[in-house]
Amino acid sequence: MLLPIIEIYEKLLDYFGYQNWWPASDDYEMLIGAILTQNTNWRNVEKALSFLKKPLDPISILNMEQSKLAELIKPSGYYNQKAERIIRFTRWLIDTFGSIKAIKENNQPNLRQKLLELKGIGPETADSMLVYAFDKPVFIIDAYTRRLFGRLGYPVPKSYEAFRLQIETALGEHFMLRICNEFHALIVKQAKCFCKAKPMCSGCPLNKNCRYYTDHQQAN
DNA sequence: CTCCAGGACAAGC
DNA sequence: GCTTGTCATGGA
Repeated sequence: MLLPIIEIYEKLLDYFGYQNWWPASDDYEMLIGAILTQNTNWRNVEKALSFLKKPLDPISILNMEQSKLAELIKPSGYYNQKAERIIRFTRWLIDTFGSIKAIKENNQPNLRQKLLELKGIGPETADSMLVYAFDKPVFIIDAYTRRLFGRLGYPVPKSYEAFRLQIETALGEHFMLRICNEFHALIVKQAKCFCKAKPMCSGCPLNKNCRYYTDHQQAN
């Protein structure tokens, strides 16, 4: 009945292939992108990033006026709070660890908890950072994930943590960085290709597992 | 015109 | 605990 979670992953992978996320040229750009994409279309994030001087580096961001940064990232929306969040996060990163490299090499304990203590970094942003910049295994929950699993018939807890633990537990031996990394990217890819607004998405590799899929020829 | 997009937070209950 | 208002641009 319910498709085992790892089979969802396999079907998506077979159909779409490896996504090789995150779309950024280095770790710091990834971290900034994670904040910029909060409730925002990725196209707008790309536009915002294009106005920032690359390669992005923490020091030059910290040397910038917040109002100046806000102006540059305007296309991403919520630009005032995002500028504040980017600067606050970067300040914390440099003051606490010195560099991103230092975090990855020293295997910081409770990194997820520390990220969540920062104002402006919620569970999804923190988990994206952990998987795509800090190489820590976590199953990322987002709006697409909720919608997809809901349509596949799974219970979808409203609590982020409950949902995350449910999936991580169900993944069992498959719960590892590689899978977390690729799975989330595949879910986003699937959502962009098939699940815009309509429940019935012909061509989707998960179509026959979808609650809204009705095919009388196939029904037993 | 309305609605949504790879959320987070604070206030109110 | 859960629900609602707020933040904001750009494309469909």
